[in-house]
Amino acid sequence: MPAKRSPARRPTMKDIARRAGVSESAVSFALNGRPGVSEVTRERVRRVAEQLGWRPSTAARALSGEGAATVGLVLARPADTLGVDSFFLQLVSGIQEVLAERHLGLLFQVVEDVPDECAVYRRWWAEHRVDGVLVVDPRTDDPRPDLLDELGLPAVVIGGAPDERHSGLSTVWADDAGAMASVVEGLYALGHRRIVHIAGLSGLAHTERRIRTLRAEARRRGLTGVESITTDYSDAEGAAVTRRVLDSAAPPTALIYDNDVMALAGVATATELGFSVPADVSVVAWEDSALCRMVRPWLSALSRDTMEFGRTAACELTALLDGGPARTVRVPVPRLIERESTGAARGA
Amino acid sequence: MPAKRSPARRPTMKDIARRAGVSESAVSFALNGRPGVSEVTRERVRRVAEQLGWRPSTAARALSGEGAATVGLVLARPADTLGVDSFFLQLVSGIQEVLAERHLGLLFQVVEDVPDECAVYRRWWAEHRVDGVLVVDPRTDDPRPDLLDELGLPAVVIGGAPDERHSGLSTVWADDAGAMASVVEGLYALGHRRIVHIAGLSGLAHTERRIRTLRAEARRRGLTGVESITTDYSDAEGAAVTRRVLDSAAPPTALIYDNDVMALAGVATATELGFSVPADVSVVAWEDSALCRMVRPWLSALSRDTMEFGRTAACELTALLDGGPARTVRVPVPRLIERESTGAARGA
DNA sequence: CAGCCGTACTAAAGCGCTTTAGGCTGCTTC
DNA sequence: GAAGCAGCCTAAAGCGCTTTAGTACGGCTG
Repeated sequence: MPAKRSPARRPTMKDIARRAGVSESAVSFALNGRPGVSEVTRERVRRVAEQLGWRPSTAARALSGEGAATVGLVLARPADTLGVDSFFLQLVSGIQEVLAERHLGLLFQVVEDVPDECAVYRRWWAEHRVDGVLVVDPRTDDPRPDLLDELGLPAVVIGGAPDERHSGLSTVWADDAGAMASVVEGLYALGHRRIVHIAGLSGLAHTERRIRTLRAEARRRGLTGVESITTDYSDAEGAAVTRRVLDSAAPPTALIYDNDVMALAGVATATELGFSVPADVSVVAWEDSALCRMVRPWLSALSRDTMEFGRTAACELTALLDGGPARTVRVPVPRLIERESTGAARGA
Repeated sequence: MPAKRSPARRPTMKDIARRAGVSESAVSFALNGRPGVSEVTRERVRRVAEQLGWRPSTAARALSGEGAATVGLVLARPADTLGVDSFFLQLVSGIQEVLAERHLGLLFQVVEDVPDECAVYRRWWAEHRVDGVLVVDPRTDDPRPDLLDELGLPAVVIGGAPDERHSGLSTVWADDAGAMASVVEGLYALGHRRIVHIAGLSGLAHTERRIRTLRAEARRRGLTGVESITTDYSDAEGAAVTRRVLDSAAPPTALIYDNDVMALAGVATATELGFSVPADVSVVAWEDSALCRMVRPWLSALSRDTMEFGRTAACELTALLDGGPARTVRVPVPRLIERESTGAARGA
């Protein structure tokens, strides 16, 4: 029962060749579906390989120009910020699903900031480690697309804006603008006129898109008590900002939070301050998760299929690796799930 | 501004050799700190390499027997279970910190179950992809240690019990038993006699350890209204079990939840049923996170430094890769942070 | 001054795979 | 009946690195 210490050598193509009585090249042809071997030989080689439990060495493959069979994903977030965030694991989970199918590995790294992230790309590229990368949290004035383009590393930007300037980059994006517009429309219909958007990290492309759209929608309707305030996504800042805006002379009647964590913290804070949700103030969370059904009132939230988002991104990347053209694909607009935290504005 | 399509060839040792006017082997010696070159040559080679931006190709390195400079981590959880869980990203974050220092990559994969996980290990091993792995969520009767031992793949088990049977495996573990004992002791001191433990996944080593300890502590004190109920860690099951136990004739006065998500769901459920926390029922969460301070009452929780846990594990693995002996190291016992959700038992 | 040794370096093989350039059959074609 | 041509297969080079074996040279010894 205690396992024996067997050195357990991995079989190589040479072993297969010997056992099958053919040359190594024949084995290579056979196993890769290339012409140059008869069907019966091919089958025999396949059987031997199978029986020996052979798997190609990625190192050797990579070295002979086939690529590393690996894609990279780096997360640039200060370590403590990535605590309670369902988004990433879900996304990764979706990504994996399609990568696993193709036997592609996922090299994962978390770093502090974007410059570090760029350094990682350079290193991965120089070390031949990855065939392509998935870029998350695109920013306004992002240096990463230029870098990846320069390195010739295929990439798909997740959540970016459509980008025609970079030939090797695909983009998978959600229509934040449309979602924001529909949320504002809904709140407006409920009588809300003073709306505060507790946004995420300033500089993130989607944050800025949401802010711009909110502003535009407000202007279009002649609303003046509308603003966006950026945060670091943490519950602490979410609570602090909530406290601040509710403490003002003319507090907002609706709050839009850029993630579920802040929304939760916001509701708790509002309640503490004596505001009743949704009677005094409506709350909507941008990002749905179990959290939203874990407090009363249940949070109305913008929901989207994050795993599917990941799957789509991974598909685009594999397409790129197969030599396909860069594309821009839009995933469905997040839908607003109305639960208990939104209601008519007081006095409307 | 639109990036130019430069093929951007990676420099190789041959390039360095040419520029420095020495042989490739000299370059190798110089760059790897091996004897056989003079100091001045070594320095010259280093400068040329630097200036060319050279980085060793991991593929080539791996092929010539140096290992893949990569460690693996696979997460065996049904995709939807890993939603709201701060634990993993934190752990990974800590792991990365020490891996990055040594320029080791982290190959990451999420799969459905343990058999799939084993298949991944076999594949990684056969494909020469990783030099070692980190194993999480050890189980009772776990097939993984035997497998890894057989493959000769260095590994550290995170959260396992000490294990002397496997020579290549290190273990990093937290003293769940001690923590459980202290929690029970605290609750007992507050007058609690009927305690229910809403546990995590049955079959996980630490789940079983906690359950065993709880039972032992109860017996020692002659308590009869004490039990553990296993769940899938989800808020849904947490809520369901809470509802069930509180609905009984003699409901418990204290609840111990194996994660923060279930604890939160539990508090919400209890409140809904008309139980006041902590007046009617005390709640403690096993695993502290921002969540615990996001609802009122704030949750008392067992807190530990998860990033540090990850760091420790990664250190052990690098030690193993350096040829060190397998070890068993214990991380600090989780500390109970008393917040608002625990109090004296009613009538005590 | 032959013989020896240590230092600084080079040549070449090998890791496991892909791929190009042949080689050898046996068949058609004029 | 010789040239041409498939079809099937092998030999060998090459990917970028490490490592072993070997060479050249200067200085030491006896």
